[in-house]
Amino acid sequence: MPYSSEHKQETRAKIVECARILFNRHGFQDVTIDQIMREAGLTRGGFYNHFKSKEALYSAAVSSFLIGRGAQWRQGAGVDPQKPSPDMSRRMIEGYLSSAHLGDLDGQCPMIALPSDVARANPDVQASYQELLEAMVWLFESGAGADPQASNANEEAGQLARQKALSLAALCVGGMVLARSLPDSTLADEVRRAAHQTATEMTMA
Amino acid sequence: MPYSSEHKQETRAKIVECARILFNRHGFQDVTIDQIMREAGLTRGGFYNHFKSKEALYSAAVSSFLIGRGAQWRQGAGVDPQKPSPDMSRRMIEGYLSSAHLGDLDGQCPMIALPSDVARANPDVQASYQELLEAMVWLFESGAGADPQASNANEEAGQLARQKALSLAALCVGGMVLARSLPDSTLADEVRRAAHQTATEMTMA
DNA sequence: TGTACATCAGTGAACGCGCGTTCACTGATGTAC
DNA sequence: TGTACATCAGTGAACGCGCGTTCACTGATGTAC
Repeated sequence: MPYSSEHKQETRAKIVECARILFNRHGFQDVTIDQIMREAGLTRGGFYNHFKSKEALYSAAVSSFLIGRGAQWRQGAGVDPQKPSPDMSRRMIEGYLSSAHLGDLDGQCPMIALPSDVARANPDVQASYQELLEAMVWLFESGAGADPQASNANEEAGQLARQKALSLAALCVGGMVLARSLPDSTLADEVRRAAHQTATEMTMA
Repeated sequence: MPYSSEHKQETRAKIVECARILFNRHGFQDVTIDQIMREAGLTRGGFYNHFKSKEALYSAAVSSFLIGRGAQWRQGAGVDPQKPSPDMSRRMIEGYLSSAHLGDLDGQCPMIALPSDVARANPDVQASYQELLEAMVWLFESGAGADPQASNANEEAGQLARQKALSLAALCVGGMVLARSLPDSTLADEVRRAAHQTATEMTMA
């Protein structure tokens, strides 16, 4: 076996990371394999040693956010999934609907950057997108003090917590998606701040 | 002047309408000018008699929703912008976050179908998108009993109504955008229903 | 009224370009002896 | 230890195809006389 056994994995990871950034910034279709490979310090031809197709990379890039850039981000925001607490949801909202996140085209959450691309992509890509949403909803549900697993306990309270968690996710993603698409940056920021305010209030109630 | 003076306008309108439907269903980049023109009963070459470029048509197609399909839709949902009432917001939410709207790929609101495409499109397209959002927000604001124009009256109440209106828009669009991108249709519908429930509750408070 | 004319919406072939994918080849590296 | 070998990650040229756009042309229709 020429090349160390990790060598290929590392190259693959580098490709995925570059792809995630470029897709986030420009969308799936406007990024070429050539660009991605060049960004990773490689050449076009090698791509198919690592991925079956461009869409396979797309799925990997969306998935990678959860344990890569997204984990970094959670840490920076003080969100620790190991220690669910009411504060956790608030910190999540604080960071997700922040001005910094709105400006971070490279590092942003793919749920914001790519929704309509994903809606028309193949099921693998959509599955990766769903992973991200489920992680976010899990976090909000846990933060509300409900144990997402234990449907045995207080059934009704659990339903309510879940409805709230799903709505918070919709509010977070929706607020940011809208803000991204508006040319009037004052209005965009107004939308972001309104969603932020309302989401925060929802965690209080 | 050969051809009646309305003839060209009618042709143009037909192109825009076909484009709106096709863009809604497949996104901007996956629809070709050839497809659109064929759908409109014309041939490729004539396109540039009507539009400067494909993107110019994109902008027109997004705009057209407001007074075209969207107006029909509002009427069907019993939303009458001429008569603002608390009920109006609830009807809007009822229809927007409905199962029918989630299934209506052709007729859906472009804010749901095209957000990430628009975020990377030219400013004209974004301006068209913003028009749609502003109309929705205006409706929610009016529905809340606040007059969006009169900032002279109760300033604080106006701010609150506006925050709520913007958040409702984020919740409506966000809920539908997420639902669209999830491969698990049970989860998708759960997100839609949660957003629906929460949005309705917000109009009560 | 009917006919010649001018206009311009619409046609369809062609152009150019870019991109996903393929493929024959290279050369760096681990292994066998 | 050092050398020949096998593997396979990476290279870069080429292929094919599709699409936005252009352009010379057609022919339907309104107008002038």
